Parts: sequence; structure tokens; C-alpha cells
Amino acid sequence: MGIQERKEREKEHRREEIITAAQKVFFEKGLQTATVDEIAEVAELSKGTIYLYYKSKEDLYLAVMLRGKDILAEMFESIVAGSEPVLLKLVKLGEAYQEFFKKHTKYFRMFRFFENPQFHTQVTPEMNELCSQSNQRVWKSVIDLLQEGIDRGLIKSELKAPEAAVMLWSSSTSLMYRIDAECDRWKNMMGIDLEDVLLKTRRLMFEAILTQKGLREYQMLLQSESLQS
Amino acid sequence: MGIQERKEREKEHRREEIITAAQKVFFEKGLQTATVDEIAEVAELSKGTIYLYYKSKEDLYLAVMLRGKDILAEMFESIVAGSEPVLLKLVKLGEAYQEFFKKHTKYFRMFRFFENPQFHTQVTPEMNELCSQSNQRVWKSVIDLLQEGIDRGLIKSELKAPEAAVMLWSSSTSLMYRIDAECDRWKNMMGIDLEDVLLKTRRLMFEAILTQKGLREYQMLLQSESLQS
DNA sequence: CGTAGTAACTGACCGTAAGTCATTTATTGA
DNA sequence: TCAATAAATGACTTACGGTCAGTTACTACG
Repeated sequence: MGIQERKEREKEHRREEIITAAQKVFFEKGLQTATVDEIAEVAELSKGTIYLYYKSKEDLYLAVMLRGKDILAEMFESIVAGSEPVLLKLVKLGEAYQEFFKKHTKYFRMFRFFENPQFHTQVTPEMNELCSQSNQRVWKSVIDLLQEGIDRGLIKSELKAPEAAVMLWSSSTSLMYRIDAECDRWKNMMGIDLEDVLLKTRRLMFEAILTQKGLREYQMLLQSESLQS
Repeated sequence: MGIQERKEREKEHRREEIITAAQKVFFEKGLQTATVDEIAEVAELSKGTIYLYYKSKEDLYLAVMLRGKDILAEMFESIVAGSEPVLLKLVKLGEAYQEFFKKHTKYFRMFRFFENPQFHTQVTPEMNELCSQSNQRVWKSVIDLLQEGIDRGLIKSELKAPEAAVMLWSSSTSLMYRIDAECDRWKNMMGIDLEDVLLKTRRLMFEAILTQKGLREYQMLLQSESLQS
């Protein structure tokens, strides 16, 4: 019965094609301005078919967003899988997040929507569940690494690993949204380069969660890094 | 010619009534779900009249948001106007922001929309300008105070005042959005109280921007505060 | 083959809501 | 009292998300 399987594959393929079309339109126009009719046209399908594969425009939006989350998760996981010292891995995680933001700004922008409580109600429970899982996958990398840092006495033990994770994450994320939205305004009106502020914030925040031992090790890492380059 | 003036007042009054009606509906339903028809009904006016006073639903939304911004600006300004030491004022600013978030969550939630670059395009330039001014007003309090801190050698001079401002602001804001959206999730899945994390982050971030001198003064302030309570 | 049965697809249609505008109503000043 | 102006109205247009009866394409079986 290879036919069933072929059909399954084709269906999956069509789902991907639809996401690709949706991505193109959403990237260009954003959730509000994009129309399902246009997505259908780009996908060379009728609107009805789109709705056969995705229950709502919002579901489709999140399906695109999930592609972005997957990219980020893979970046994180490949860093965590490496054999460098914990602190170096953590620094790299921060750098990777910023790199993701710069390279995949359009995906990054989509992440906001899932954070909007109002948005959740317009989405099928299944898609909500998928997004939730995807989120957890990303967080897991960060939290596991921080836990290792705590266990080794490098990160302040009065912090729980998820606490430290959400601290670091938040301080970066908010600045990135700001960079995305009003980078020029800050440059012109205040003479401030927000990307620079992001770097400084990352460093300050990171050092703030380290123990004395962690700080010493971090200093040493910085030196050996600067020797290399 | 008191009639002209009376008419002017009445027009302004009507604008306020419309905002009040809009606020009620937006607070209940959010931007997406709220309809202009419903706002008109609550305001006991026809839809056409609403559009006489505000060019679009989005403009109306921002007009409501501005009320929130004004509340926040006044809270900040009354702290800055006080005669306490700079560092204490800064701490109070942070506390005030969190208090605003807790008391006026609905307004706070609206702030997000103005940060969305996609949203700006759907709004009249005049309203954009109003929002921009309102934003500046809030930032001014914080930046001025930080500048004073820098001048007095309490805050690291390698930071410019607006840089420090956006650092502090961002690290709090992002956590507040998270608290608003998924506080329970974090409590249940990780056993983490995000409000607690917010407090810790505020403290860490604040200490991270202080000089040695600033830190000493801050410690002393904490002691005299704890004596009082 | 032919044909019954099923799965995939279509696009005309529906309901809703943003925004408009010709018309009506209220107010003013002579 | 009445013309002129300002304020308010709500029926109408347009646009878009979502649906579903009908069509097409494919499969399996006689």
C-alpha cells in the first residue's frame, strides 16, 4: 500500500507549499494587511483549499512562525551540544539570539504575536499546543545550560535556572523589539545606537548573574578569546 | 463671542466622551474584537459621528492609549519633582513603573501596539506625532534623572543617560509583557513567580549600572529604608 | 475498460465590520 | 422668521474571513 503513503507525503508537501506562500505574503504585509486571498493566489490554490489545510488565518500565521522557532531552536541546540566551557556556551547563546534577530527579523517579529494574550483565543488548541512545545524546546536549551552553570558554582545559586533564563531572555528581547521598531528614532533624537546598547545590556546582565568564581572564569575566557582574534 | 468658545468646549467634551466609550470597549475586547459600531452604541452616537472626531479605529485606540501614557508620565514627574536623593528617586521610578503595570494593566497592554512597526502605517501622522510627544515626555523624566546620577558619579560614566534609560526600561518591560501573557504557565510548569523575577531583575540591572560610589550610597539608602519599615 | 466511490479542490456566496457621504437635524445670527 | 452653517445620522459600499454545495481527479474493483 504505497499509495496511501505517497498521498500522505503529497499532503504534507502541499502544507509546506501553503506555508511558503503564506510566509511570503506575511513577511511582506504583516498579519493585518495580508489577505488569505492573496496567499491562495501565491500558492496557486483556491481559498477553500487553504482552509482545508489550516483552520484560520491566525493558525497559518503561527505555522509560519514555527519555522522561525525551529531555526532558533536548532541554533541553540547545536551550541549546547558543543564541548566548550559552559560560560562560553552561554555567551554564544546570547550572540546566536542576536544573530537570529538580525538575520531573521521577519520571523522574530512574528514571535510577538504569540506573546499577545488576545491572540491566543483566535487560534485552534492544536496550534497553541504546537507553539507551546516549540517554545519549551527553545527554553530547554537555555535552562539546561544555566542549570549546569549553577551546579558548577559559576552562576549565583540564589537564582533558579528558569529565573536566570527569563531574565537574560527578557532583557535582550525587549531591546530587539525596540531596535526593530525605532532604531532610527533613537539614533537621530538621542544619538544612541541601540544595537550597541543591546551588547552592553547582554554583558551587564550576564555578569550580574555570575558568582565570583564565575566572573573569574569569564574574564579568563574573554582573554583567551581576544588572543585568538 | 462666548459661543465659539462654548462650542469648542463642547467639541472637546464630546471627544472625551468618545474616548471614554472607546476605552470601555477596547478594555473589554481588545483592538481586534472591538467594533466601531459597538463604541458608537456605548457613546450613544452614530458611527458617522465617531469618524467625525477620529479618522480611524486605530487612531481612536491610540487616543485611549495616550490617557494611559499621561497617567504614567504624571507618576514619573511627581517622583522626579521630589527632593529625595537621586538614587532613591530612581528606585521609586522603577517601583512606580511596576505599580502602573499592576494597576493599569489594560493601558499597559495597549502600549505594545505603538511599538509594532506595522501598526504605525495605519495611523494618521497627527496621532503618530501626539504619541511620539507623549513617549518623549515619559522618557525625559527617566533620562534627566539618570543624567543627574551620572553627573554625581553614582552611575557609570561610560553609559550615556538615554542608554541607561533604555536598558532599565527594556529589562522591566519585557518581563511585564510576559507576566501579563503567561504568568500562570511559568508558575505551573517551572514553579517560577515572574513577579519575583521582575523584582530581582530590577535590582540586578540597577546595581549593574552603578559606580562603586553609587553602590555604597545605594546600600546606605536600603538600610535607612528598612529601618523605617 | 467502465464505473462506483472517495478524496482533493474550487469559487460563488455569506456575514461582518471599517469607513463614506448624501441627507437630516440643530444652532446661530440677522 | 429664515437663511446659513455646523453637527449628527445611518444606509450604503467595499473588503475580507470563512463556508459549503458542487466539480474534478484519482483509485479500486467488477
